[in-house]
Amino acid sequence: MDTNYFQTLKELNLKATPKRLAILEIMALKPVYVSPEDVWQEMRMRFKTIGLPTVYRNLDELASGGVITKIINPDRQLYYFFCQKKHHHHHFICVFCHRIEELDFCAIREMETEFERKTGSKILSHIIQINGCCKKCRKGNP
Amino acid sequence: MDTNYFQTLKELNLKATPKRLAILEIMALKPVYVSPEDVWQEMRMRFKTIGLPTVYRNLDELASGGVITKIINPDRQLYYFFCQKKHHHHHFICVFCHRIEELDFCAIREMETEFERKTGSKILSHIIQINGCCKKCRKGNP
DNA sequence: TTATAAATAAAAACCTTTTTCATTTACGGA
DNA sequence: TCCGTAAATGAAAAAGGTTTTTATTTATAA
Repeated sequence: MDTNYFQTLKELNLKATPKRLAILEIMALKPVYVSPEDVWQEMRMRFKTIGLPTVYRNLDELASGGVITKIINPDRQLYYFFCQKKHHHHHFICVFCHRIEELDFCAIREMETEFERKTGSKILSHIIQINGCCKKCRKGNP
Repeated sequence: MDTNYFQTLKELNLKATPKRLAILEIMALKPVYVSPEDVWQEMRMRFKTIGLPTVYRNLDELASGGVITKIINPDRQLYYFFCQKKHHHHHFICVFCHRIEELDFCAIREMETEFERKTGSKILSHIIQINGCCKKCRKGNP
């Protein structure tokens, strides 16, 4: 696992401030997805002044840079996760304890039963949604 | 397509108020996903008094009853769609024009390229996420 | 060491969604 | 058809999460 966060930030053209480095450290250690508020709580133990907007801004920048991943939760709030796997993969998220399991396989029905059998988890729902730009809208957009 | 919305509401144990019927009519005609605000705009043309909270409440009730579907949009706002297909399926959503295409197939990589080829759309991202309750959390939860 | 652009704190604003509560309405049973 | 009751609604306010603004501080390249 890469822990040279100074380098990571440089590559994103972000200044390596103590707070950014701390956010990366905190994120990298979590086996669960976290809200900006969660990160803020931890940051307040390390810094005597740290604003919630700073946490929001930094998490957003890190996600834009691909260092962390936004998590889609049915509650529609903002969550982030530091993925260990760098290749294409999907997630099982426990909406109770927020733990994430990074999945290696990618089919669906099969995936679900196989996954439940292997892990003892109960799948409540899944989201498969393709986001894009339709033919009509392609004139002038991505 | 079933248009007996009075019956639909009865089956959900909801009173068939003019406003509920109107919301169903509006939703059923839309080939796009809509926000509560969108629905409210249309409702205001039909009723001289109609509150936004009423629209929120009714959309939520209809979604709980499975008549309409909540749409997961990367912008994390609330959207709904009246699905024509009643069996298991997924969606392609255009985040520009909000049009939805209901998909018949369910694999992923293959699905994407096939879909782009057939429709001329450009896929920007996809979400595959399995939501559930992990082994640890199953003690006392669903 | 200094200049400069970027990052931050603090406060306020924003916007969507939900709650509260008094009033009105739908509708099953007289 | 009329009533009684639970459900639905409007209006206003509150809640809650997220973003913007602005003055100040900081990282870093020259």
